[in-house]
Amino acid sequence: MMTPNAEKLSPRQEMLLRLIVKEHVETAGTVASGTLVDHYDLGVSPATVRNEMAHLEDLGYLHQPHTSAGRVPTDRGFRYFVERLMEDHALPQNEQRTIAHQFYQARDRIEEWMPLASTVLARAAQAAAILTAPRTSGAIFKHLELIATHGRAVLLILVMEGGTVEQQMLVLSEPMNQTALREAADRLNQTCAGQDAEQIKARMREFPPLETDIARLVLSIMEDAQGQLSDEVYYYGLSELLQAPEFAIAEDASTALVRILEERSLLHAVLAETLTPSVGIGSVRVLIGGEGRWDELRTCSVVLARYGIANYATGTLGVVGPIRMHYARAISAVRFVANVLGELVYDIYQPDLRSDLRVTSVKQSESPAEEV
Amino acid sequence: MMTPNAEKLSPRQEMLLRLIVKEHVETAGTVASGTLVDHYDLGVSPATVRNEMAHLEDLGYLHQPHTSAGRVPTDRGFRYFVERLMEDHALPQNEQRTIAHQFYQARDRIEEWMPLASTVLARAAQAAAILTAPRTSGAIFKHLELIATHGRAVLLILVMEGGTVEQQMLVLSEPMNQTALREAADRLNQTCAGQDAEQIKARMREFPPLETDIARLVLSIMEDAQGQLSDEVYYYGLSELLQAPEFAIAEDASTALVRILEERSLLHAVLAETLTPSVGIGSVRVLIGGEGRWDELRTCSVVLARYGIANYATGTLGVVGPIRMHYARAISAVRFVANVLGELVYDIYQPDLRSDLRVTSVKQSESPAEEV
DNA sequence: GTTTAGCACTCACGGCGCGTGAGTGCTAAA
DNA sequence: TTTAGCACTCACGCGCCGTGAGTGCTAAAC
Repeated sequence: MMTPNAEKLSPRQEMLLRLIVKEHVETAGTVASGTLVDHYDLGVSPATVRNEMAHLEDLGYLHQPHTSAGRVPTDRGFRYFVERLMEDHALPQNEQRTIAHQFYQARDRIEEWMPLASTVLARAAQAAAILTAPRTSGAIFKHLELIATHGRAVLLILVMEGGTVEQQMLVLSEPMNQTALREAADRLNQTCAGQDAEQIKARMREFPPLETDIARLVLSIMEDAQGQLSDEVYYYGLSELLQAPEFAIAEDASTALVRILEERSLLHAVLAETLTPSVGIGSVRVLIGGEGRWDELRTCSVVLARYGIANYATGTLGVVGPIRMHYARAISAVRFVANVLGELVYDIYQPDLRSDLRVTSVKQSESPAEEV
Repeated sequence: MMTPNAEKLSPRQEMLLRLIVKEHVETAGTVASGTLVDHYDLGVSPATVRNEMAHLEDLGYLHQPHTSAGRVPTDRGFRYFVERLMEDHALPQNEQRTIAHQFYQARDRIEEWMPLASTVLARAAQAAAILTAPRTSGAIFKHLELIATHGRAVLLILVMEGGTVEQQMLVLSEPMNQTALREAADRLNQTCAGQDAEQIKARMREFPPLETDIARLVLSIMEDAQGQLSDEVYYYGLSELLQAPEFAIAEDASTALVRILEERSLLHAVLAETLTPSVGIGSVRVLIGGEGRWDELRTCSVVLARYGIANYATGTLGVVGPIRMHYARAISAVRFVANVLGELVYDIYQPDLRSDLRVTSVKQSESPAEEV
């Protein structure tokens, strides 16, 4: 049953596996030998197909729910498919144009980028979309605003170079009025503008009086903001997914899926997959059935990619769907949206970058999907 | 079948309706005359109960799925229950304390208020929570920041009095470098600080050179920000809901629900319910089965409230659940969280308010649920 | 007039059996 | 190595039916 990965399939076995995956993705049911010869005239008889199927089952690529039923790809079968058999189909031109156009229209309204990306991605991949906002890896101070609220409580708004905004409440050790706050903010604005956390720290060591409660909070916010992933995870597309028979019928699968999407810690952990070093911007990562590591994902597959400017400002996006997912479509959708978002992010950050830093985003239909 | 609302039920009919609703909410099934006498010793025989049930059915408060089945409350039955029969049970003390504590711990991290409120509300009401961030009705300019990105594109960050932040991209008619942008921003900061849209417009008429592309955009953002509801709708708690039998089994009901939560335009329309004049802050509104006006909500009920400071800074929050919802719990949860959020909002906005403007938030177990 | 015991009637539900046919594995011949 | 032929398996759908929960009605009791 379980043989080493090294096992190489014959061309005919590969073709069969490919067709079985295709059929199964379309019908959501088991695939019979007869159905295959009917649909694809293979030049061989059902009996031959059956023999090969039996072999593929021995190798662990197929599974038979019960005797006298057709075959279904296993997780491993899907993985083989994604790694080696999937034809690399780019998103249809008109779909690409539509998406590009939607983002073009929303280009000025930054707050719409994430919601738009989530709906677009969900529709294009026909699965649930998940994504995080882009984050800069080195936060640079731009402007601080302090707003008196009541008593010793102050609302602190910190604008980073590139436009990231962080808000936090701050309780001072002693009350200050709005004028005093204004002065304190201006003092920091003058000394810190254009500096990163390290430089600000150095300057605080030079002039100890700078090191106020407020300055310390600013520093801690800047350091937090350098974390690799944004906290807020957007998702959309459950309605796309609940159409799928495996979720409508087996309600435990759908419950599992909803929990995945709503349980932020789990989502975070999954998204963090894209942070492991092997993955550069543009390459797409595919997790099938949790890959043995994620129990909650046993019935799902996840397609993930990073977007943005490598080592500078990046976010993660991806889709979650049933294992029986249209991987080619999902992967190309993820890649395409990652590129579009990457362009948008690039447009915001460009002035901060020397031109050689620019990472030209990966073109559609370039690198094959990268596997974990 | 359909008799005017004026119909007044006898005390015994009311008691029966109340018990039937109670049973049905607990069991999710039909309620039989025998079950009632067993559970609640009513001092009468099942036959009497049956007679009353038949009468209540004639009046449209109960429904019988088929002959020889028990009764189930109709939408109208639930409505009568919510309006007149529901005992006003406040959230248990320890639950109140837990929630208050969670908000206390997150009081400084404004960005966590909405996510926290959504999870807390979903858990307390055992239904899906929906909410919008608070919005000020009169936006007052505080600070403008302009960040050069590339070419003629500029990132504009506008901070309002009270701490609302709006971001938008702006494409200038002619390029400006960061220094020029800085100057333009400072000019506006000096002239506009502390003013609302009307005052800024007046000033622009006095000094026409003030009326730049940037100033116009700032104005339009401020005017947009005065809309009654925030665009972003948070929701959480599908996983709570999918436990309920009517959603697990009848998958169309669950699909409908997911669509409601994901379809932002619909959600918006529902939330806008709270904007109609009859509802003040603190009062809770209950929509049962769409009330004939919302087809998509035919299988759901919604409990809504506004929170914040009336006529000044308010948001909406509520829960969505099956019609067979625990209304008392849902209503008290909505009211309690609305109050807690109201306090937080108040703490931010206090300095802008004269003390007589303060709306003391409604205490738990005060006003009965208000009906639409 | 109201309540209730008694009784006939209804009908959803679950279990059972079974025919059907889709699909397989095996064997032996091409 | 392929394939025709065939026996075998077994999920699925269907109809049947007993069961019992629950009702409506009627007539007697309060």
